[in-house]
Amino acid sequence: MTLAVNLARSERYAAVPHLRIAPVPPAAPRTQPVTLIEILRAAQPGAVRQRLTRGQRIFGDGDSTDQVYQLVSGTVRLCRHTPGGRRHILDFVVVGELFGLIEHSEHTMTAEAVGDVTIVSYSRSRLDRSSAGDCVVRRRVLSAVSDSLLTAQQQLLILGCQDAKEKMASFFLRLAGRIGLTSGNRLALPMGRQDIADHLGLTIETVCRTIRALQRAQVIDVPNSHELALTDMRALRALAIEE
Amino acid sequence: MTLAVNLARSERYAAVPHLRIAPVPPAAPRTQPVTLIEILRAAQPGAVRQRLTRGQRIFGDGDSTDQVYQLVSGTVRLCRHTPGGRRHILDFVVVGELFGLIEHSEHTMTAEAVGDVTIVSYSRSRLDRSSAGDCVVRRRVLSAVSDSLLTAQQQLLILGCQDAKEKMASFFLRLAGRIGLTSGNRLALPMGRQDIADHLGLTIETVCRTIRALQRAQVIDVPNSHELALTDMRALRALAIEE
DNA sequence: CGACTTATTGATGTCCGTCAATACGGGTGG
DNA sequence: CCACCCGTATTGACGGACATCAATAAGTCG
Repeated sequence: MTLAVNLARSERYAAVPHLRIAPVPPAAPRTQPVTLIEILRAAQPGAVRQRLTRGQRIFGDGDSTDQVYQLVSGTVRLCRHTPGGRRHILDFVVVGELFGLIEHSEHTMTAEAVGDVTIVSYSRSRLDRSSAGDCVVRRRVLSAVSDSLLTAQQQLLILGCQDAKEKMASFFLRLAGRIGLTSGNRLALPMGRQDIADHLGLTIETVCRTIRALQRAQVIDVPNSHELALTDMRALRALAIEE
Repeated sequence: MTLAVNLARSERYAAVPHLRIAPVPPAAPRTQPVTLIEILRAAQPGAVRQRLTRGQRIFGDGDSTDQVYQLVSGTVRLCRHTPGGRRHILDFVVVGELFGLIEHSEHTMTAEAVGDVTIVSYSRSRLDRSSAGDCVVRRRVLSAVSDSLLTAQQQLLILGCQDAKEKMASFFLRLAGRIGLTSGNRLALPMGRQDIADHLGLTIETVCRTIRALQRAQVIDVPNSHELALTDMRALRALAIEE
């Protein structure tokens, strides 16, 4: 039984792409670009490719939303900061996903490279212009924003109802659903412990201790701090589902 | 200094309508309906008006999303339930707002009447059909969904970073921004304590105790359990802003 | 190799959850 | 109109999960 099968079993915990496009009806003729990314690529073949190093900011609070990005390599975090200096990580962006797509003139979040990162930027205004005579694009944008909304609502449930162990299990499973597992159910953790903590409303110490507890309970294994082995998927799912 | 002025000062805590339309550019000729609600009213004049009593369900998890609703009177809560029986209230809907608008074929939440409620239902498919030749409608839908996304992200910050007192202050201020205050900075609380608890990731006891603490600190006054007086707006704002 | 960041672990405190008892309030029926 | 009843709200006592503070270990990059 593969991981993909297992994850598919529990619809709520299956991969919920951040800003990726919902599956296209198979009937659709594929002569035309269909997903948002394909549309962007087709319309803006000379889009800017950019390399960023660990911690660099891609856009910030108040910046204009005239660019849409696709993550080519690495991982990006989407943060909100408070006047008092607290930070919350709304979500991580993994390879292949779009981000920075929003229907307001200014960003209300910050996007930063977690490690080294490659991105491609597309012009939002060009995307909108192309949509003037083309409602398909707008439909795709709507679909992408809608997916983000569902993701955010699922995360609300996690933050509001789950304890530390359950939060960590949910986080690992969602990440696995997005970036996949390698042999032996290995899961890469590109982000640091502090990032995980700020995403789940915990402290870095609690994240460490919870990982340790799951390890002792034989639910996961921790070969090194940036890699996990999801040893007992059944137990993980039980933790995550009992939200 | 009126409340409206005060609230407007702090952009993050100004009214963030749940599914209401962003302000329209003043230049737009008003001969045509402009907001989603106006569009719905114009296109579907004979829409069904419906009266519901306390606790009744409007739609539930898995129901088809073929209806869009506007709340005419009362308050509605939007919940997610977990297999283990926990409940999270994603948001409340207040008078005038749209709800049930989502870009997927099935609902992933439940909508229930908090007290007695009047709603108007519109056909989603008719809305979509009207949008086939009319990108304006799709733009409005996108705008509405986008606003919901921002609201959800703000709520993520609150759940992830704030303690009980701060959560309550944020909640009161947002509610005030949406339904308004009557004389003496009075705020109506249509929902029960348990609802507030399930919205903020607290228990009913903590909600009670926190209200009591804010009262003792002269920040609010509590004439009765379904009404508040926001005595010290400055203190409330300080609590909410220092997320 | 050495300085610095990140991760881990322990000791202690505290906020909030849990359990339990009481008060309130509003609706019903006598 | 009052008494009763049931759901909601409130308050207290207590415990536990997680935060905080602090020290050490393990990476990481120059």
